[in-house]
Amino acid sequence: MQITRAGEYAVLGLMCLARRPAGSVVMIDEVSREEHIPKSFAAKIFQSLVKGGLVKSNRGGGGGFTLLKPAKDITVLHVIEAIEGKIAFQRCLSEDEPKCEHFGGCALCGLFEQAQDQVKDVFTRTTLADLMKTHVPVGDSHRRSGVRGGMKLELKN
Amino acid sequence: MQITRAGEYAVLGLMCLARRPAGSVVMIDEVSREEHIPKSFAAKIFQSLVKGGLVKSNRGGGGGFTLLKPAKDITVLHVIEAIEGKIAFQRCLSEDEPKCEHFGGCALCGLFEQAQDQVKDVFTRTTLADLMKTHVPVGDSHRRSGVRGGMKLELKN
DNA sequence: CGTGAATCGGACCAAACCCGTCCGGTTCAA
DNA sequence: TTGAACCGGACGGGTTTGGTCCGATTCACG
Repeated sequence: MQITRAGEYAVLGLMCLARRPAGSVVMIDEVSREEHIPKSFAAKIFQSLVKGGLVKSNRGGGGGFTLLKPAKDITVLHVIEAIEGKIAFQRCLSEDEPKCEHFGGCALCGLFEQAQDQVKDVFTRTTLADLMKTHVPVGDSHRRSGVRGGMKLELKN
Repeated sequence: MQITRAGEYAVLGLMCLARRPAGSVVMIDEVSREEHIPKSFAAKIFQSLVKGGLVKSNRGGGGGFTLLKPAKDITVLHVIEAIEGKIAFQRCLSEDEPKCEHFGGCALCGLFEQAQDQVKDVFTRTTLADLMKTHVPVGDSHRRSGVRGGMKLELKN
């Protein structure tokens, strides 16, 4: 499981479609401008969304992308998995490496599983419609914190 | 925030110390063999743990590392932050880039914050002592799943 | 006091991954 | 037929990961 910029852009891109009347056809260029996503990158991301069954593409002149489901039926988890692939946390349970070679490794895996489940839960409970409801226009009620860098949470094979 | 292999090794390495009587001095070589961590890499990781105030190093002949606190007082979060640095999730609230340029970006950041808090919570509640209690010897009760890859959850500036 | 054991700490490196860009190809409307 | 728009894969620079290596330093012991 990953949440890279691509995953973030995917959510934003879909929200861009969701703001329009159901069934609207939106060009990638429009999404790009509206969400400040590099056009080529947005195009690539939307390809994955098509494969994931979240949007339909219409080629040719007057083409673009259309949401296939109402925003309230699209969970953030669904979007993210379309981009980043299935969540897979537990190295020690994978078939490639069936045994934990570490003392206490299984306990650690169990812990990571807990953390993973929490994250999945948050993302499963939240739909695009929810995100649009809580949208706060830029400029007000920014809770400031000293946070500087980005966030990263990673666990690879 | 990151949980890379280094972070995982750090937890395992500390558990290796924690299994011994309090105050024991353990060589990096011992940790390396016991937990199957490449020796040089383990050494590097333990340097960070020293800086983080979790272990003390004893140089010279008969040297090694000693836990500075009882296992029940060391949380997984503490270990991970010693290795990977402070958790920092919200790009849109950082001082470097104070404004969300994306429509609905703030809503997304709020969601990521929720996820982050959940993860932190799990890691804060769990101590090394907890991990050792739930330790299951290699070989039994492996819950198999189709999981193949590793887990990765990332969000960078 | 000298020597060897052991860590410290930083330089170094290959591979993987992220974040895009680019471009030729395809499909469709007009 | 022409041009708009997506398709999809190759490419590439920069960063991170996962280590390795080695000289410097520190200490116990004889």
